[in-house]
Amino acid sequence: MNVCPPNRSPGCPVEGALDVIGGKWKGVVMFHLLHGTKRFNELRRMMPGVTQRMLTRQLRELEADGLVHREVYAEVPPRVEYSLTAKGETLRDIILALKAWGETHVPYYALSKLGVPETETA
Amino acid sequence: MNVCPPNRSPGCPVEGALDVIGGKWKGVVMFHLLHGTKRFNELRRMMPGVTQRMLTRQLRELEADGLVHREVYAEVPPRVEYSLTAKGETLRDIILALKAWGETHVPYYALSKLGVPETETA
DNA sequence: AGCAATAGTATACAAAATGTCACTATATGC
DNA sequence: GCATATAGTGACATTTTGTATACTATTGCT
Repeated sequence: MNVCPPNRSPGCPVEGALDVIGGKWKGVVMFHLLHGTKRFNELRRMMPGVTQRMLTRQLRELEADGLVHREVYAEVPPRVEYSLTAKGETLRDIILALKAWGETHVPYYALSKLGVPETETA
Repeated sequence: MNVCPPNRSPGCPVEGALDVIGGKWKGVVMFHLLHGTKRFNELRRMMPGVTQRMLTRQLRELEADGLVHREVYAEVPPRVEYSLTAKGETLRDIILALKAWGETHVPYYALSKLGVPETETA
C-alpha cells in the first residue's frame, strides 16, 4: 500500500491538504467565512490575537490557493469583502469536523463544554 | 455570533485541532498509523523527505498530545513501535477526509489522478 | 576487525512562519 | 486640527521548523 510518491514536495495528499489550511489562522478564517461574506476588520475583530499583518497574509495565501475570493470596493472608506469560493466550500465539512474535534478533544474547549453556556454557531 | 473566546491561546477549537495535526509531518504520520502499528524506521521509509530528527520530534509531540502510543522493547537491536491511542483514533475520519480532499484539490495529486504515472521525480 | 541496522541524541546552522511596530491615504465627526 | 475608521504595507525581530552531520550502544554478519 504505497500512499506517498517517492520524494515530492507535498509528500502526501494529507500533507498537501494541511499545507493549505495548516497556517496558524487559516482554519479560523475559513471557519468564519463559512458563515458568510466578511470584511477585513470584521474578521479581525472575530479573531482576537491576530494582527493586521498576519490576517492579510493568511487571506492572501488562501486567495492564492483559490479558497477565498477577495472583492475590493473602490469606496471612500475602503471596503474589501472576503468570501469562500466553490473550492473553499469543499472544505466546509472538514472545517466543521475540526471544530467539533477541537471542542471535544482540545483540553481548553473540552473544559468549557462542561459548564459554559456556549454561544451558537450560525 | 461569538465563536472564539476573548483572547485565549488556542484561539478557536478549529485552531486547537490544527495545532495538534498541523505539524509538517503529523498528518502523514497519523495517516500511516491508521493502517496499524509501525516501527520508527518503517515510518521513516514511508515518508521520504523526513529526517530522523523531524520524525522523532513529530512523534514526540503526537505522543505528548496523547494521540500516539510509544512502546519501547528492550531488545538487542532497539525496537520501538508506534500506534494510535483511542484519542488518536478519533481523528481517523478527519485524516481520511484530508487525504480525500488533497487527492482531488491539491494540483499535484489531482493531476496524478488523471493517469499521469509520475513515480519518479528527483 | 570492520560494517550494517536499530532508534535515537547533540550540535550547528538555514529557512520559513509568525509577530511587533510604525506608517500610508481618505473621509467623517468633534 | 485631531482622532477615528477603513485596509492595508514595510522594516525588522523572534519563533518555529527543517537540514546536515556526527555521534551513542549493541549485536549479527562477514
